[in-house]
Amino acid sequence: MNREDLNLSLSLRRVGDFELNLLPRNCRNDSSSLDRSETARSILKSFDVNRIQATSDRIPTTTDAIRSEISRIPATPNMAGFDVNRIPVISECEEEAVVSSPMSTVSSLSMSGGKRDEPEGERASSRGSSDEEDGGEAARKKLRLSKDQSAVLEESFKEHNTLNPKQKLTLAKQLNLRPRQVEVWFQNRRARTKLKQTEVDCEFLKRCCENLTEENRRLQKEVMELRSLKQTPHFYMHVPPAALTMCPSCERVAVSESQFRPQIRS
DNA sequence: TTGCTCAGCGAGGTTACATCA
DNA sequence: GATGATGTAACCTCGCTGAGC
Repeated sequence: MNREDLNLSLSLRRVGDFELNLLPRNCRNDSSSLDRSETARSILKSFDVNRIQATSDRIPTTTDAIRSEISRIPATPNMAGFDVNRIPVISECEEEAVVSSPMSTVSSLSMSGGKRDEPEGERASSRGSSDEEDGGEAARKKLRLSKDQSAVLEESFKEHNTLNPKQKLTLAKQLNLRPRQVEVWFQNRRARTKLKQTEVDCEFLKRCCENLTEENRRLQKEVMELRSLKQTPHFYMHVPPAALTMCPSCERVAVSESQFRPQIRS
């Protein structure tokens, strides 16, 4: 891959003070209206995050983790048996009006390692009473989706990363979740994907920058070598005649680099 | 055709909670 | 058991878009 592949232009101004311009050429003078990070992403969107190994320990390889989980999950033809939310399936017109929190019935089944072996009823009742003690205020409760639910959502996300209302409802019914929960999961999943892609892009640009810096250093060194050679007397005596050309405008003798490079570098 | 309002949606950021080391 | 780090469900805000008028 080279700079042309990326449609990037590079400005190298002078030794020790080079300017790296990674904007596409067609928007070089429009930095005010263009989010540079967005531009970089658009340049690099062809790099599939799923094809690249995770570059940061901070970013979890969620997909891989879930895939491994899927492989461990026994086949469950009927996914409606999830008990994490144990909400009765709500009709489309009613679902948004429901006030009760799904967290009032947190399942112990989905908790990892069997640590959460507290009877489900107790957990539910204790949470319920605590809510009531809060004066019935709908404190934000959070639940963990079961592995099965996550796996199904993940599979669905692979097919289409956005949902139309019908797909949302279907998925919600299948997983025994509220449509809102499915919607939120997809929103968060898109955000995670984007974050991961940004990390990959950032890493790639960093490597590009390093490579170009190195190239710049090498070219500057070459320029210095050429200048020093030019200043030495009888310079052209070392140059094969075939490598010498006369500039028609200034009538100076120039060295064809392609033919003379081996001698200069050695 | 133009302008306005409104609903729906996605993105980005934040908060709150669960889990783990 | 306390604590900090991490992951993520849920929420909030903003901007965009299309429909209806």
